[in-house]
Amino acid sequence: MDHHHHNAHHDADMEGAPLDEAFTPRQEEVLEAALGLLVEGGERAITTAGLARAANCSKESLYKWFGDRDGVLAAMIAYQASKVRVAVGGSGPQRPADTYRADLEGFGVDLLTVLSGPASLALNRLAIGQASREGSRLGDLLVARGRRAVSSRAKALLEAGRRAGHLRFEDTLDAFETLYGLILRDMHVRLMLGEHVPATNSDRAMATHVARAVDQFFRLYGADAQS
Amino acid sequence: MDHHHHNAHHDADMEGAPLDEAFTPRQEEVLEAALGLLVEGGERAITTAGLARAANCSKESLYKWFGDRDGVLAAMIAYQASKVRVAVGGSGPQRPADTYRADLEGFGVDLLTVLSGPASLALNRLAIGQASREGSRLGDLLVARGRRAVSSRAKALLEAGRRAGHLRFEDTLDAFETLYGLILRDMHVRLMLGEHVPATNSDRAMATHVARAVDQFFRLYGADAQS
DNA sequence: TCCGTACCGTACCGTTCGGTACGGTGTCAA
DNA sequence: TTGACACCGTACCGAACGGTACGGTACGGA
Repeated sequence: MDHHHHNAHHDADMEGAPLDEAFTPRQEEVLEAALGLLVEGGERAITTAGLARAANCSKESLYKWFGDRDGVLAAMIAYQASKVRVAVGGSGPQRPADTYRADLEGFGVDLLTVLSGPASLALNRLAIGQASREGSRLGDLLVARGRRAVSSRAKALLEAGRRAGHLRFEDTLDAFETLYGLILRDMHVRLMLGEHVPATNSDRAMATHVARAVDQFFRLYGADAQS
Repeated sequence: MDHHHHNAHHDADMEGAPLDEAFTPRQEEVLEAALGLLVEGGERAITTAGLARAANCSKESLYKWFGDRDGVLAAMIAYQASKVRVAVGGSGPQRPADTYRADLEGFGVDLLTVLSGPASLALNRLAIGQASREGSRLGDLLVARGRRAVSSRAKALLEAGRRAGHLRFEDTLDAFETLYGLILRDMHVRLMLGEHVPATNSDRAMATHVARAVDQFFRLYGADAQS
């Protein structure tokens, strides 16, 4: 194995350290084209020749930049995650009850908006399709890049609510996952299966659904909840 | 298009009527072999030549029975669903509160057990991977065959609980989806991504998790819940 | 015995795709 | 002007796969 030492992707070790791996503008153009192909055609639509044609680049450059086809897929996930890089802002240190509730609902709507977006769905489909293959890493990559960001932002939000006296819980992660389940239910899987999910059609529908979910969450974890 | 009128799969219309499509024992053997290939190798492992070799049958028979490769995939989903055919038993008409709670927990453990099983995960991965491709139907098929069965059983259980005075809710489907979300959270997606989910490792872990989820469900929909 | 049916195993074909090689072009620096 | 560099476009190769055709075998009924 020659190990070209191209820009550094899909190395065998890859520790927990994110190791930003910035892409050049040209590479980002190519990855954008790849995302376009993926969204409308699925994984099979990403062929090296097809991507080179769609991005007006040469196959040789693809292999120089990303190593091989799997490297392209991994780079797509890393790139998309780098775009979504949500501002994990502390959102001010103390919010009254009603605006805090609005913060939670805003998080929920953001979550629903991102996860029902075509790019997110396509990348999740890609990672899931590759998950069966041994040693694919794409799933880990997606979880590490995508979910952890959401999780950390949500957990910060929840702990702020607890400090402010709006919420009561022991395990932050557990509370977050409950909120996640109340909001998403099985919508994510159904969306990935191609089903039509009414609650994700319009902003209005999403807002009302999230409001109900947050309402349930407060009945379970609100400061005035029994037990 | 000659339209061989083989055993009747993946026709263009396919109404709501299930239309059982029984398979011959030989065909079931082949589908079982295909499931084995799928579980350990993903979709790419199901090649016509490979399946013929693994099942000791000829490619010609595959095409006679299932039409083409996509027909094999659809048949696999239909076959697996026909195996899981859960007994949607009424479970007796009136259960005291504690045993009814046990019924709910039993349902939850069954749900978790099925969805975390390798065959279910592999088929869901398959359907999701095919969902991007236009006109794939596999997602619809999986939803129709799998989810609807679970959904109808659960809704019957919930309505029995309401009739018995254990639960209070307006929309049965909504209550069911809430229960679903409380139990599964995002475990299904994470499992499909290949992640390690502790709550699905042992029967003990599943039982305790489901017990907590059902507890939360009763706090939201129990007869003694406020509002 | 003969024939039809169902099936297996193998060989074969056309296409697609991943990956490599090569010639040609623009650019920047010496 | 020269050369190094990065890149594009095209051509090419080998392998794998979907799908078809064909010869051979077991069986069951006339």
